[in-house]
Amino acid sequence: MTTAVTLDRTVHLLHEETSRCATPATRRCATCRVSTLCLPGGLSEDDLQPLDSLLLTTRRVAAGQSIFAEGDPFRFIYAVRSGTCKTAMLRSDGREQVTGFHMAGEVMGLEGLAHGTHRLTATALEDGEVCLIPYERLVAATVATPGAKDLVRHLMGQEMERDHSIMVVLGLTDAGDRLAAFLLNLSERHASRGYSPREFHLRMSRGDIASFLGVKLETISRTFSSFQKRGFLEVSGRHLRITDLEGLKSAYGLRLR
Amino acid sequence: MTTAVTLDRTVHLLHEETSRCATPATRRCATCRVSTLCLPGGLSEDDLQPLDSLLLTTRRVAAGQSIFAEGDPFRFIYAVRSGTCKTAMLRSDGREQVTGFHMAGEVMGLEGLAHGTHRLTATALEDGEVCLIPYERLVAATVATPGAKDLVRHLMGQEMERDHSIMVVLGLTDAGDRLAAFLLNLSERHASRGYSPREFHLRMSRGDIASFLGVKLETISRTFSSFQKRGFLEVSGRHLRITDLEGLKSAYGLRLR
DNA sequence: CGAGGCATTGATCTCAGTCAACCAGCGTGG
DNA sequence: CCACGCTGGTTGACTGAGATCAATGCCTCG
Repeated sequence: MTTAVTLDRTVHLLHEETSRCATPATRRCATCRVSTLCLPGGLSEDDLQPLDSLLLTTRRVAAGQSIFAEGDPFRFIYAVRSGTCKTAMLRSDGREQVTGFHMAGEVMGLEGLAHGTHRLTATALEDGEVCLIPYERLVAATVATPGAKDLVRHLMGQEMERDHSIMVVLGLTDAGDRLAAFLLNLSERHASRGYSPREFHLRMSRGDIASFLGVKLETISRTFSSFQKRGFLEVSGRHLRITDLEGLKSAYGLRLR
Repeated sequence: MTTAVTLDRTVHLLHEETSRCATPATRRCATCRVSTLCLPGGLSEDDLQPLDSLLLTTRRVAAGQSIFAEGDPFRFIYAVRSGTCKTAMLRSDGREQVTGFHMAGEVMGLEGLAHGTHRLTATALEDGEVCLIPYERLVAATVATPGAKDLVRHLMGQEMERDHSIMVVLGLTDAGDRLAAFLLNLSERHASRGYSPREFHLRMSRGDIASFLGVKLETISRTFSSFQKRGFLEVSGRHLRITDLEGLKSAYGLRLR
């Protein structure tokens, strides 16, 4: 049932992409609130100009809508402008494996690079806006401008670094450790966006977190309760308040087993 | 004790790198046995020529030797020419987290891209040879030649795709599923190199596998025994023979929970 | 108002982590 | 040359964590 709906939306979206002229929301990076997150540091106004020639378009996405899907041709990379997204892969057993959560200023879709088609499906977790960066045009721009070259390098480097730090989390054998590491990571990312590192909304379901961390849904729920009982945090549905950040850190980080 | 030795070797290696002229083993990709694995398909002889201008050097590495280490400046990417390597990251609790195993024709070191320093340590698991590709010179070559551009794209794309498929494995909650997926992946990689997909040597220790898969060493050992008891494979130390590839696949893949 | 999705919680059982013993292979040094 | 210790691997016994199955509550949406 849900998959049918998602599929439907995807088809709709693909159509929307081809007739993209209907939404002529061409934007300039210079005016973007989260450009400091997308772009490498130290870019001057001059460096930004060639990027504007890429004619970046933005697209509004509703919660649940897919942004690109497994198998779609790789044409764009997608920067989250506002909102939160998840990326997932269909496992051979038919269930979906969540591979990441993406906040404003983070980029998705680079995994399509090698095969020319996307290997992941990206879905919006809340209403938001994504920025479509035409990959070929971006690469073409690198020839002329060092700024664009830095951008490509920055984006790919970040992606690979992110992937490896995820592997470190998934290398932990304890569910509590994994959830703590996950929450601390979310906390940091909120902080670097100017939001409170101690209080925020979880945009993803327990099931999504469970899939991402390689444990079962119920375990996530129980571990939240356990953290709450131990006084590390207060959780009510998807609202989270970390009351003892240090405690949470030491519960995970300082474990010297 | 062992770390001291490793450290010693690293220092030695760094010194070797600076006075690299001592090993003037400049190589051409065209003569490389595994070039079809490193390089994107459809490259002509003409495409290879500019790559040769990169003056690729090779370095012999002994088992246990480190190739690059966390914190080293990012200057090269490293293609495995022969042998097998592992990459690992130091976790905050002091233990090492293995992030990957790399066979001939696979590339390591791209994670250093964003920060300009390597975030992982690469270690040879057996005697072998790695190919040093000077990154800046490679990028410079992309301006002139489309072949080099394809190469960069190919290498990065592969890396990101690999990372995501690892995440899918780590998303499995069952230790048996994870090990089966891991072995099947090794099997495929052997097959694509012309070796038997059913019989090969594991180059890494049980501890390395455990770290990589996010389970404990003893669990790996037990799961091997269990697989053997169930007739999927025969294992003796690091020698592995898969006697029932289909059984192993279905034990992992066709699980329709 | 009812249905369905999401989350929590309980009971139970299995699996994997823990601690420890043991073995095989190997290099070292007496 | 053999004894020794070290490393890496296997196995056993036990325990605790997490998966499984199931019931219930909450909230939203139609």
